[in-house]
Amino acid sequence: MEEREEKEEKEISQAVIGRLPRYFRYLGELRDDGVERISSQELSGRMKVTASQIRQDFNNFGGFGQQGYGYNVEYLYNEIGKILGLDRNHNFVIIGAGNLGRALGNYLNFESRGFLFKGIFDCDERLVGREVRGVKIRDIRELEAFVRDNDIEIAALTVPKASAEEIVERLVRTGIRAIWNFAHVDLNVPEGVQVENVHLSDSLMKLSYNINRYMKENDR
Amino acid sequence: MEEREEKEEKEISQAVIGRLPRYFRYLGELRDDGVERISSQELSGRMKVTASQIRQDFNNFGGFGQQGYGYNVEYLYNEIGKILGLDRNHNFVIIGAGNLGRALGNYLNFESRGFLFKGIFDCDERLVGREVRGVKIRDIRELEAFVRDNDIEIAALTVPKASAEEIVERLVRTGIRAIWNFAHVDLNVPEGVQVENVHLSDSLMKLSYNINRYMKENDR
DNA sequence: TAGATTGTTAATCGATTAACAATC
DNA sequence: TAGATTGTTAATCGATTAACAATC
Repeated sequence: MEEREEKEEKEISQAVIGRLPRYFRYLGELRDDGVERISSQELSGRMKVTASQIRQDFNNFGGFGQQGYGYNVEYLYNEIGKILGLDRNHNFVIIGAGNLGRALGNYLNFESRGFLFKGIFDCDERLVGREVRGVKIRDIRELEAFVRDNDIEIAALTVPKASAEEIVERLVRTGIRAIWNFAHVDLNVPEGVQVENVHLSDSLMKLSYNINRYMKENDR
Repeated sequence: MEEREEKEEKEISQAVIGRLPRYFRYLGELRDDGVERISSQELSGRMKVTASQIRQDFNNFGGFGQQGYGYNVEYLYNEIGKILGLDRNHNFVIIGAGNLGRALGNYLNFESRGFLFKGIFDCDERLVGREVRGVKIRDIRELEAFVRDNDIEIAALTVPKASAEEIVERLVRTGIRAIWNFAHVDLNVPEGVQVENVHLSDSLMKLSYNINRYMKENDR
């Protein structure tokens, strides 16, 4: 008898998603080293996570392995790439051509993963017209038109927190799919617009907490 | 009768620590707005976390509130600052004077939180001698001496992954306390050296996953 | 005092780990 | 076939939420 349930895509937890890029990186390295197959047991040793977790994680997406054999490295690498959406290109723009914005524009690794740097914007007249890795810095007023005309999916936001909110509204209205947020504020977006925060100072604070904790537990 | 137990500092989970910087930010804003007191209920509304979690989180560190009143904003802000180690300065250096390294050096917000940019290093002769926000780029060979002589706690690592491992060994031997790792590798350090990873491409991949997921669940 | 709101215990939920039958 | 290792169910652990007595 046929299964009539709408085979409902069970929601994958963000905890699992958060681990995928790391699996992807390790598998890429294994592949580059010419390794053909690997067991959850051995991957566990290298990555310092339990073999059980590895198998659970992969099985969220269906069976990638084979009993008695393990996982084919090349195949698994490609599958995880597809899950992460790395089998197609993603156009992105950078908003804010300050130090951080320009640094991101110059970062070549993103290109190799299919994240294509298409435009960069600023409101400072002195910056407009200059180039970042061959891409002209545009006036922020051109933002909407550019995003629409160039099939931009992702906007990296490296503007001061004061202007973040306004820019985000404009991006959302223009139909951006995702915001990579480096501004130190929580963004308010409708569901359907993905946000990934990179709060550098938060991460420094965690470091500082852990330094302190260790010193208290030991030194004294 | 006196409690004889060594009042053992119960380990605080990293989940809690990870939320502290955000509390700190909201409380700072409330304070700047002249708000004197706040209840877990109201903070819950603003921050979109449960009031229960807020109270649990704060109570990991002892009672900061008062029944029937709530929390004093200024006091709580300061206490969380202390917990995060923001009541003293932390000297840091940047290793790798590429785009990202220079961008971090120019980022002023860190200074205001007590993270002081003291030095920046590179192995590229063409960069050595130039300045980043008034700080001279030094030859990487001077690293050990500088770290020792200038009471450096944190090293931000913005070098290619190939050189990361070697640099980390040198830093560890020199007695660095923490590494803020922007290189796309997992670092191997002895316990007692804190590591905080900022893997930008991982975060882009998560974004890409979520874009894909949303498109699959809806558009089609 | 009455009302408000914490601190804290108990209940629930979700994520990780262990175990093992299925199967290559 | 025997050995290896997955896929998956069950057990455990930890984190979040709910509830409420303590107390300001």
